[in-house]
Amino acid sequence: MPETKFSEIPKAYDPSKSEDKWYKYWLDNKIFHSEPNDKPSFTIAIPPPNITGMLTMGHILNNTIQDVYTRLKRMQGFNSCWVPGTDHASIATETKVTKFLEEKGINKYKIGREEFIKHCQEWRKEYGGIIIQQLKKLGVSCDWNRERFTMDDDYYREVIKAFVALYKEGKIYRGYRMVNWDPANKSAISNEEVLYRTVNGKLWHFRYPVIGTDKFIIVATTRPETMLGDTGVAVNPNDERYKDIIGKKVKLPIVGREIPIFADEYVDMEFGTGAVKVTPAHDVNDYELGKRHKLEIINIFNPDASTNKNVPDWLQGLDRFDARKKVVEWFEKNNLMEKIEDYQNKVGYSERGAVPIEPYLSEQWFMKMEYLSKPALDVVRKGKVKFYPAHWEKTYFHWMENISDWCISRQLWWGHRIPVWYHKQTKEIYCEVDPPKDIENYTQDEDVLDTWASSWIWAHAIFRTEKERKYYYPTSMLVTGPDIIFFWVARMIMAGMHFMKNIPFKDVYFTSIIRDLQGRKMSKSLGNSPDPLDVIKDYGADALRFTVLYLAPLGQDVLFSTEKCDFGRNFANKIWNAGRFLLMNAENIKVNDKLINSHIDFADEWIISRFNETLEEFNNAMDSFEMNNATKIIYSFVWNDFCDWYIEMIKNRLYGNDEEIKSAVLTRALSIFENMLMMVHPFMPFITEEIWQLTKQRKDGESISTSEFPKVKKELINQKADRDMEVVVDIVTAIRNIRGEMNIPPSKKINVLLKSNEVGERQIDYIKKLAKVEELNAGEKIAKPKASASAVVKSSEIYIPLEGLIDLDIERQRLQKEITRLEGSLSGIEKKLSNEKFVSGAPADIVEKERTKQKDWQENLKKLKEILENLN
RNA sequence: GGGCUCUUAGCUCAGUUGGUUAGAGCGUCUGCUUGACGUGCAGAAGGUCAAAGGUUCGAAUCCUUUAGAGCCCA
Repeated sequence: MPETKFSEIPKAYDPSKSEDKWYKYWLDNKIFHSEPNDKPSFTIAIPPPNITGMLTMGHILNNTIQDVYTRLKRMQGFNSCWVPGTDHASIATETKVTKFLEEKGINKYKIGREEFIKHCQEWRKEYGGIIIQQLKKLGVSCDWNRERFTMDDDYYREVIKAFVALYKEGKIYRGYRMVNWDPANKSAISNEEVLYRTVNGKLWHFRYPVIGTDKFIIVATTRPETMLGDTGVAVNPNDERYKDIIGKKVKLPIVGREIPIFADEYVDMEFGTGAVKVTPAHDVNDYELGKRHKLEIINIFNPDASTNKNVPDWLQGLDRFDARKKVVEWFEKNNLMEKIEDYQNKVGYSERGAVPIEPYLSEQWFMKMEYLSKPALDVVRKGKVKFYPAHWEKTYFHWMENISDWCISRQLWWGHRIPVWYHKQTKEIYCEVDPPKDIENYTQDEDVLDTWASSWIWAHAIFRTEKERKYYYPTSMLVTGPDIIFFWVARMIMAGMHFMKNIPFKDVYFTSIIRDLQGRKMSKSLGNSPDPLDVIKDYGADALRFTVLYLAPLGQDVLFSTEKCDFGRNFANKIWNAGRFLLMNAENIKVNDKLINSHIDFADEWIISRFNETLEEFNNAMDSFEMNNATKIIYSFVWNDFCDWYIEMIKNRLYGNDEEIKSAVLTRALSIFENMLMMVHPFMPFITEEIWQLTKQRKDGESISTSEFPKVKKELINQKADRDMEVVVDIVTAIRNIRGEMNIPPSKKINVLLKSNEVGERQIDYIKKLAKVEELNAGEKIAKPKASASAVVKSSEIYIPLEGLIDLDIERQRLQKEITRLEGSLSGIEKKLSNEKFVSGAPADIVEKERTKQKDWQENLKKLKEILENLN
């Protein structure tokens, strides 16, 4: 036993005194470090946070889950390896750095590529490690020697290798296509980076004069400014309204261009006026229409979405929204505005740029996806990769089955530069991992890769040697949010299947989204997101971890508020005080391992039995990734079984006179307690380490983190002890109930008569202690006393003689209430049993169970009625 | 428009393949300086399981429809 005195252990657990101390201890002793060995591996690759990131509640949930499994498996004899790292987050970082520089009056394009990248690297140095440092406060057991960054030299090379390989296989191509354009970053983005928002806009109806007639054709648009690039007007061939003008031309207002009216089935006759202005350069559908009908393609925007030289002079160089205003004004002034309607539509926004995206034609690099998706679909279909909750498979299948080519080039500077060089004279393309030897004759492609085209190889590229990849890959589980199922999860599976010929992970756990109490997403702008570090400071990391997991059922959103951490804090304190109680006793009572199985009674057998049952339930919950279920299992064992009942029960013997019994009881209690601590440890690492270190003299470097997790011993699950205990619990509860309802304070000792054939000597001792009974006479032939409060539980009758003290009316009410309740239950069961179909249709054991129940209740009811009768 | 998820106590949520009297925490009420813990102990009140219909001996659980909430895709 260590030298800690009871007087030195504070009444309340203080996380601030434990957390940093033990984290340092774990690091100093390399508890989290892993090297390949003979043990089975358990590997997790962290979803690398962006270097722009700060710790959020989402990270808390996500990383706690990873830590719980990493720690649990480590204790269960696996070689746990959790690889941490960060993502360079190409567009996210570039956006931030650009903004940061702008605030200092520095323009990205003025300083140029090289200089800008230097600033990015500075940024990375300054902010890249913040979230990692923050994560450590949470207690995560990552192998910090393995920390990776997606732009580390060797990782960079892996990314480029992957590109070159695919290029050589003909799976990566360059093309002039309409892409989603982010005017803020002046770069293409992928379909997945477009977020659609419902906005309240207008539908403008323009009159276009039809040449050779005095008629107008009316077209409706949500984007008036694009009319400057119109090169046609389309109608449905079956539309009677327009039959006579198909083939005629329209004189495009403002511009004066003559453009054709043509027919295409694509046009929806019901929508608007049934006539559609066609702008092939600035709308995906119009582009297709334009291609089909060989329309001219006129680009009217610069890369920043300002109007270019292809529009009339007086409209040039305007922002698209200013151009819109001027166009609308012109139409109104020239009496060509038919009407303006309110209109709700979905507008695509750039995820990072936070501005509406522009469909834009440009030269980009694409990856062919269909052939990559097939094996990746297969492994999920066949259950080699499993999703939790499974319903996300449907989303995954749907996307993968309808996958389109991936635009992987970005007109950005921060990222993996595309390994393609163009020969200055011959224009010949050179694509290799290393630049051409005569580099002076080449110019390199300016673009960098989509950030996800680097993180998609994360699961294997974090391991540097063949030996390591063989040992750690495939990783065991991936814990991430469903919001990046397309961005990352799907692409990792594709990359794994293609480059490693094997799945990247076996189980994918999709976490919940953390929301505030009103169900809103946590966000900075709403100010509803607590800073996890503040919560850790106020409640402790263990409390936060336990609370978040308790609140987070698999696959459902979590409504979180800081105050909810009271739950975890109180639980930590409960464990603390249970430990304090045992340690306090250990100051006066000798702990003797030889006595661990001596002087066992049913209460000991019961708690050991309960522990093994609990452990089994716990294992099942963890195996099926039901962590919030696991926390509930732990909680009720610790609080209800161990603290409320077991500790209260051993006090009898602990405060007795027999030193050997005292030793045996305390030794056993400590041993169960230690097992319990181990079960809690993956969830609450700090407090469990703190107490575990106090329960015995530990060796230097020893840790609960590396001690062996208890195994279920089925032979110790003891139904007899469970039943004996149940009798005690029921009788004690019944007596307490009477005390409560009769307002008998605990300080007032009472006597109890127990008419029963099922209570033994040991049980009576416990009942007396727990229900604060002075004298307890038990037996089958107990005579009912006159004025008493009574209850019937199981087959026992309880009488508390309280002549002159009890209010007979209250007692009558109490009994009547119980009788009414029982009668209600009985009538239900009788209806069931008198139903011929139930008796013949239901399985025999169910019917038998109902019969037994009926018999017991009938007996109890009879007894209660007699008691009530006697009172009157 | 298509898909997914959800609706159980005042609040937040559990409730395996249909089978005890539908559970827990918080909150509420009552009592308690009980030799670990008031961040605690004991007791109590509180639910027509969103609505309707169906399958079944039996439905919170399975099916259909409706209403409401949220998310994803087009």
